[in-house]
Amino acid sequence: MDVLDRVEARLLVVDDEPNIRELLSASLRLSGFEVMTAADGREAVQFAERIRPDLVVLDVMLPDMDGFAVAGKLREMGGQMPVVFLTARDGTDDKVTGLRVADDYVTKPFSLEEVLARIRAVLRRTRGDLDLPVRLRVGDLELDEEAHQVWRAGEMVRLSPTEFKLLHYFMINAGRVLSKAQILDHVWNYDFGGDAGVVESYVSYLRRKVDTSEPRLIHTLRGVGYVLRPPQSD
Amino acid sequence: MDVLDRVEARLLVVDDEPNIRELLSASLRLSGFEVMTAADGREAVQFAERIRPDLVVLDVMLPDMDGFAVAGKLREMGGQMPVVFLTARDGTDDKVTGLRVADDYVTKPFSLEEVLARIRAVLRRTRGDLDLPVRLRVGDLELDEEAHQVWRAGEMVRLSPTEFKLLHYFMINAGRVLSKAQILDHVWNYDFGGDAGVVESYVSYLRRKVDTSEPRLIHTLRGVGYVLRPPQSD
DNA sequence: GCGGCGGCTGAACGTTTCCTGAGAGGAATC
DNA sequence: GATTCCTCTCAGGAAACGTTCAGCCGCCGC
Repeated sequence: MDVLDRVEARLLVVDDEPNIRELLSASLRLSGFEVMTAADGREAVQFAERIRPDLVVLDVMLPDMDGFAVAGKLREMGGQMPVVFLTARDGTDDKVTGLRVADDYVTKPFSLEEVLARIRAVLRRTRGDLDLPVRLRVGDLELDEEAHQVWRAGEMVRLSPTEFKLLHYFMINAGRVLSKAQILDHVWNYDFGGDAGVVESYVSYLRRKVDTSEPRLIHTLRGVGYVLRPPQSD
Repeated sequence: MDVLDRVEARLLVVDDEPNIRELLSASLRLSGFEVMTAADGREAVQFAERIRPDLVVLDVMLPDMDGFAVAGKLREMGGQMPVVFLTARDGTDDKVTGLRVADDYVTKPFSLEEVLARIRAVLRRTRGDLDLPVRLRVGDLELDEEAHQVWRAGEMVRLSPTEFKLLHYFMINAGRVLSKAQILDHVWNYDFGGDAGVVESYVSYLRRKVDTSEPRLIHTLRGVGYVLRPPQSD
């Protein structure tokens, strides 16, 4: 059902690296968005003019013009068209520093969940239904996206960033089996080279922090993956 | 009925290994798809341009270009053309990292049912009827694909991965007689060397777990195979 | 009834898969 | 610059799983 909210949005992804462009467009499409892509600023402006996307995912470093110039042109076209910027992690670029405060951005290398979260947040905001506190619940587990906080049975739990992202991914997909590869692809950065062993470690950490009491919520399905399952009639 | 939906889809299978290409195209054809094949990226793009398939099954490692490049070209052609990737199990390949995006890939060596399941899922999604919970029912037997769960007479049953795949294959083909060879070909990976004895073992396990009560659903047809038959006029 | 074939299932084996503790390296914080 | 936190790797042990095999049973033809 929270899947349905996102089905209708139309996105424009702008990046000159084909790999990133494909990575993003493929997975955004799988998440239910309608996606178009552009490889440089000129193309981006052209496309935006024609298709009027609901949101633009925009790399800051483009071959012909920088992200701000593109964003400016988009703004001139009227009809608010929010932008989520993609920037390099090393913040040494002067032009970029200003952006960090003002707008929405995700640093490269990103994880898919980061990008998805940002996009959803911006869409929610611009569509006006901003007051819904984004609070996920599964059993007596609660997670507040904005506050970055987690409770189990009313008691607050401290999680590291990765633990939080992992739990968030689990909760968004509650009841669905997630393979370790799938988790790796969504929660970890796209340039992560290691194997699925990390996932095991982090699931172990998570269990220790949020799943110590009965009924257990995180279940292992050998040879398949993990599920976060609400306590149920079995 | 969900069989009929698929009859019309047109697929393009791209792999440089002739064995895999033939294996896939033959069995996809038997499952009701219209199938064309290509051996490398160039050919794939050419064909795709002409025949406009509904979906492309694409090996990541091709002699001339990698999966991303091909997917990119396909996208440029417009008209969304979803891709299911085939990748080697050991994900240590640098070029490929990040490509195994979000659910739309199958690792080699695969079983035919895995590939079919993925194809059906992607087609279902791109055709828009995405939220139908994929729940199969035969008599009082229920199977939930996403949750990887099975119930008999409302009671949950724990199955191992192979048991689950086997039952799934039975349920998809409910009422149809399946030979042991056929089961072996669909449920086990294509590189499995053993004989049909395993199937007997696993049918035995299955019966013990999900078919202990009357009326029995799994029937043996001596010298022919097995059927999963809904209770009724026998 | 008898022998043979096909199928069923329990036991046993080796393998895979998973969990967790320990620790090295890095990043952030003060 | 030192401390703390975080991330990731690795390796041991335990459990689940897949596969084979052999003995048994029942169906079938003779």
